[in-house]
Amino acid sequence: MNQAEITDKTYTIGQLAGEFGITSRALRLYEEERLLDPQREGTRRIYNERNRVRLRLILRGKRLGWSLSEIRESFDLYDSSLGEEAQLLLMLEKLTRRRDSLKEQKKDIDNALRDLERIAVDAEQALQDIQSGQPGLSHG
Amino acid sequence: MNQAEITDKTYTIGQLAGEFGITSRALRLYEEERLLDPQREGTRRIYNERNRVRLRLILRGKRLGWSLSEIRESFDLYDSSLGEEAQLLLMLEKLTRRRDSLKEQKKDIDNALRDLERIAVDAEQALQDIQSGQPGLSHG
DNA sequence: CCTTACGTTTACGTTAACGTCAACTACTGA
DNA sequence: TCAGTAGTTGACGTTAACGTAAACGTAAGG
Repeated sequence: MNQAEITDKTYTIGQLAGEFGITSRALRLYEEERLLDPQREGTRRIYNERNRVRLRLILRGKRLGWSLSEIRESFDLYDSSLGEEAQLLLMLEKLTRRRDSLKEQKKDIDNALRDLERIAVDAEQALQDIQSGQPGLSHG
Repeated sequence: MNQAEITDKTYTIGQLAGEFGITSRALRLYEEERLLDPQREGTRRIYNERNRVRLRLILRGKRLGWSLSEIRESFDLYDSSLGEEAQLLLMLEKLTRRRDSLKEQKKDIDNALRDLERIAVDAEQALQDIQSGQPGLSHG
């Protein structure tokens, strides 16, 4: 009943790779880059639930276009002990920058979605024209 | 009074690079990758307003983590003539995939924002504790 | 005329994020 | 015992997206 341990299930490198559709090589790279630190059973890597969550975050970071070192920075924020005042202030500054950047990215996405929508509307109209046997009506 | 020409203002490669905070090298690369096609005045590149808009879209694509070839694909969608039915259907399919991907990315952003928010709240609390001279109260 | 600033092409260098291969170890089932 | 499967550590290869340098052209200003 230890709240810290949600599951004590473990995974091999191949299992994790399979589950997330990546290669073992990638997992080893992430470890080299200090994004993951699985335990060892002899020489073999053993990943626990916490590692698995981390991996999920890594892949999310990648989908957002972050580099591995940017992802590590975000982990550093997550892990940093809430110690000295100066450090806390620096941390809050970094958090703000990340947040602002994400919000900008969200605007970019909304704009891109709008653009796609315009194209889609035109394409659908053209398709309707064709399917109803009346091409070239869209210039009214 | 030609509606197609919003501005006939032109730009040199250095001007565009300066304005968008990139290098001339990047602009030449984007041209090689067929993302831009400036006119020439002799040997020198002359960019018009349309090229400038394209550049803006290129940079937006990059901020979204797209590769140059993905950006070109999106331009192809934009430019494709609304011709045959099969082509239109293919186009609508691609548009749908892009849209879905962007929406997924938006979810990722929202999740990342939530994570950052949690960290920020903790950090701000710790900062308050320090600034009020009462460290270590956050474990209630 | 000479320098300076800006442009050009060509080509090689660099970094990130893996892919791929070799050589080895360890367990497992027939 | 032996083949097969899955893991390990090097180490070199590859691709994208530029950076950087060389060698050159050209218009403007002093």
